[in-house]
Amino acid sequence: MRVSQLFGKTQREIPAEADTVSHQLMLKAGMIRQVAAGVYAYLPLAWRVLKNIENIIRDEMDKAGGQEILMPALQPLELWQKSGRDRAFGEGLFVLTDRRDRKLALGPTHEEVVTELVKYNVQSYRDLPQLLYQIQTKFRDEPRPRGGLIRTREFSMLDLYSFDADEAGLDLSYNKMVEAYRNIFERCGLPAVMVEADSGAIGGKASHEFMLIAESGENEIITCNGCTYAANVEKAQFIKTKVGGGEPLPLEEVSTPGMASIEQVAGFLNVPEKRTLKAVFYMADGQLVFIVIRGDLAVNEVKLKNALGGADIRLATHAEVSQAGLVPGAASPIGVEGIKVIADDSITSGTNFVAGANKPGTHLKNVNYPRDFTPDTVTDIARARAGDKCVKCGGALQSSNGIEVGHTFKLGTFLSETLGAVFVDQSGVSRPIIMGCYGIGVGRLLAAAIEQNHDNKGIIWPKPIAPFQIHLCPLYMENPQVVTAAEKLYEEYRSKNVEVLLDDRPESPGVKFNDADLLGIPLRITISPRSLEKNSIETKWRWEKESKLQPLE
RNA sequence: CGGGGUGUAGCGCAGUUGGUUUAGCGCGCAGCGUUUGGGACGCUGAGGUCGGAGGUUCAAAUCCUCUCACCCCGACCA
Repeated sequence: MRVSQLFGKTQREIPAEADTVSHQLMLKAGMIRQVAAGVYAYLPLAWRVLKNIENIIRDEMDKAGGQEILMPALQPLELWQKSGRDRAFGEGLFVLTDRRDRKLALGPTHEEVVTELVKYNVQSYRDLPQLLYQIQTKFRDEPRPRGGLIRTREFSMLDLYSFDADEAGLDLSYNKMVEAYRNIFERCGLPAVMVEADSGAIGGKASHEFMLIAESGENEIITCNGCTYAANVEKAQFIKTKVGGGEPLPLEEVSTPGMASIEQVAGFLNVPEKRTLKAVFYMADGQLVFIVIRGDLAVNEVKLKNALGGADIRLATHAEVSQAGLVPGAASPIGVEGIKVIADDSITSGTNFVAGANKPGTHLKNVNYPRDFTPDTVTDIARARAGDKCVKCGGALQSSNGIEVGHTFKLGTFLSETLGAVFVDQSGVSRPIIMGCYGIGVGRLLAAAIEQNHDNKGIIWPKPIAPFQIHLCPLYMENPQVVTAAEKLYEEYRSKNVEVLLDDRPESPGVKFNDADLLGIPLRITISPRSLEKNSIETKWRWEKESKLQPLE
C-alpha cells in the first residue's frame, strides 16, 4: 500500500473528546472515526489489525475443535422473553419493531439463538460434545460508552458455545478454551492474566476473565504476590484475620455524642476500627436491607447482590433509613424486626464488638454474635483490598487495574432447561445439555493492544497483529535513485507477500519519521541519498532506538 | 438515570456585556516558489445554514424558550 493512497490521514491535533491513550492514537493515526456514541467506523489500518486478530482467533478456535458458524444479529424478542434474560439485560437490549409490529432485538450475545440451534440438531449423546463459534457484531445499549474502542455499543466479538453431556465433558471443553485463549493472547503479543470472576445472577460454577493490566482498565483485579491467586475484586476473597476480644461480656450502653462514622466512634471510644461493627443500608428491589460488617471492612456490592439473589441494589438514603425506624450513625442490628439483615462473616472473627444502639449518640459495647443478634444470612460480602491476606497462601494481596478482553463461563444447564435443549444419554434418559460460553472482544483487544504497546511517539504494534510489517521511508523523493530503490524494494516485498507500506509522499524527513512512529509498523526502512551512496539502506525496529545500516543486495 | 461540561470549516480554538463581522486565528487542504535526517517558510486560494427549531429585536454566533448530539464522573460488560 502507498501512503499517498491510503484512506485515512494522520492528524496533528486530536479531538478533545479522546482521553484514553488508545483512543487518541487511533484517531491521530486515522484508524477509526466515530459515527455515534460508542459506534465506530474502522478505516483500513484498523481493519487490517482487526482481521489479523480475527484470524489468530479463528486459527486457535479451529485447533481447539471449534466449528465456525454465523448467527443473525436480528433476533425475535420472544426468544429473550422465553429465557427470561430480556429482564437481565434490561435497557441494554436494543429492541426494535418491524412493520408487522413484531419486536426484534439486536443480539447482545447469542446463547439463546445457539441453544435453539443446538436443540434442533442434537438429540443424542452421540451428537455431543459440540464447540460452535462465530465472530460477529454484537449490540449493547451501554449506559455509557467510553474510551474509544474500549467500550462501544456495537462491537465485534468472538463467541464460542460448548455443549456437553456431562460435567467432565464441560470441564474438558472449558480447559480447551482456556488453553486456546492463552494462545490467542500470547500470539497477539499481549500478556493476559486469567482471574477468577463473579458468575453473576445466572449462577454456574466457574467463570474466569482474561485481563490486561493497564492504567486505564475499568476493572480492579486482586493478585497475590505469594502464589498464583488472581481474581476480579468483585469475586476476590481474603482471610479475615481474627481480632480477638476475649470472653463475651455483658452489653453496655455508652454515650457517643455526635459520633456517626466508624472512624469517629472508634476514635472516641479508643478502640480499633476492626473491633467495631458497621451498619450499612441498601435498597434491594425497593426493600431496605440492613448490612452488618466489621468496621474496618468495606461492602462488596457484587457479593451482596449475589447474597440477595441477584436483586437490584443501591445505597439507601438517610431518609429511607430513618423511615424504617433506624438511627443513621448509630443503627443497631440488635432487635431489628421486619428488616432483612445480611452480615459479613467477619462478625465471627472476634467478640465484644462496638455497635450502634439505635439511639441517637449512643453505642453498645460488648456486642456478640450470635448471642445478641441473628442475621438472616451470614456470608462473605466484604471487599478485598491490597494488603489483605490471600486465602490460598496467606501472602499479601495486591490491586491493579485491568482491561477485560476475554471471559469464559461454565453456564451449566440454566438455558438448556428453560429452552428445552435436551439429549438422550446412554441409558435412554433425557437430560439437559451442559453449556459453556466464551467471549473475546475483538475491537477491545485492538484498543488494549495499543494501551499496552505505545510510547510518546505513537503505537508499537506487536508483529502478529501489525497492519503492515514494513514501512518504507524514502527521503528526498526528487532524487530519482531514491525513488528507484524504494520502488524496487516495494515490489520485492510485495512479490514475497510481505505486507509493506510505502511512504511515497513528497514530505520532509521529519514528517515521514513522525508518521512512521505514530503508525507503529514494526520495521522501518529508510532509503536516502546518504545511505544509497554506501549502497545501503537503514533499518530500524519500532521498539529500538537506533537504526542499522544494511547493505543492499 | 443522577452529577458536571461542550457544540463556530476536516482537526484544535477565539469571538458569546447584541451593531465595521463580509464570522476570525492556527493546523490541515489546493496552486506556485524556496527548503528539507525528526512535524520548514513565503505568496495566493478554496472551505461555514455558528448543532437544530421557535421567539425577542431595526439588528442574533451573541438574549429567551424548547430540542438534539457528544464528552467526562458514578450504577453495567467483551
